[in-house]
Amino acid sequence: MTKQRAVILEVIRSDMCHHTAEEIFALAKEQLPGISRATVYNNLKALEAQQLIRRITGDALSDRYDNSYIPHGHMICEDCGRVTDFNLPSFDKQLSDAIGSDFTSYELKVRYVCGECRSQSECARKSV
Amino acid sequence: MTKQRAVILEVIRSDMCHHTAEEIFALAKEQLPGISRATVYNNLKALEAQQLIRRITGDALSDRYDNSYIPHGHMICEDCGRVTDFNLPSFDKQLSDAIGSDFTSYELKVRYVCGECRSQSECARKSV
DNA sequence: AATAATTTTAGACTGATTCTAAAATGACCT
DNA sequence: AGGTCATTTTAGAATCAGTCTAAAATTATT
Repeated sequence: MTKQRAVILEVIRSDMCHHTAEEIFALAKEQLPGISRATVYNNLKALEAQQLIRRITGDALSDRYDNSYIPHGHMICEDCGRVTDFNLPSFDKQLSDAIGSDFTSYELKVRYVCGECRSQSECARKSV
Repeated sequence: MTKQRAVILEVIRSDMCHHTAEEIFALAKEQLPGISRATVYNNLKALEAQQLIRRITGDALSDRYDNSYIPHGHMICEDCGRVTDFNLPSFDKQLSDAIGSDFTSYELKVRYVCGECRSQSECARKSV
């Protein structure tokens, strides 16, 4: 575990946000000003291979990273873009029944409008 | 509805494959040799806005397009990359219960190994 | 310390998608 | 049928996320 990798993992674990590689790069840079973009990408890949983080692909331009490897749902607000985790009870069993075999992992994204955005018209774009 | 758009829609509807924009471009070109890549992208966007097709984003490099706008699950074989549709009974209700409000749409991708790939070691990469 | 293996770095490269500006088409009015 | 206006198409340039490369730095091994 190089110090670069440790910093990247710490950045991802430091809050519940689902950061993009670019954001992680910027945050890691605060601690290691010399860090390179390629290092961030390399380590994100390595960390996912070690099952320490999970990549979330989306309709947004860039992928995001989740600090948990365990599959779960993501609610994405169409107005402010914020990503929130959620879980469906006994979803794994339901899935394997439906597809007729075991599966490796899943990705579930639900687009909706969050409570905050429903109540107020303007909503600071925090995460898209 | 321009003839370009009609051809693009026809290409997407002509089979159950989930084509990439590049594939759609190539197929549309067979009918309209002069068609431009930008036209394909413009129309894919327009067709999705009209809810005639649905874009599927994935971990693969390029997005794919589904000839149905209605949300449903996609099973993606990790070996051969083929994408297959599937449905979960009463999933909509389950989802809105879990997230506590109505939603706009969802995307559900399950990574697994398809029967064909499980039984034979080699599997022609048909779709990735 | 000497060697080998791994990681990091900076910047070039790639590939998907978007943008741009000019030309073509189509819709509407008279 | 002709004239305007809006929309669409086209070709190619531009952008942007992510990958690759080769040299320098670090770490591990003898």
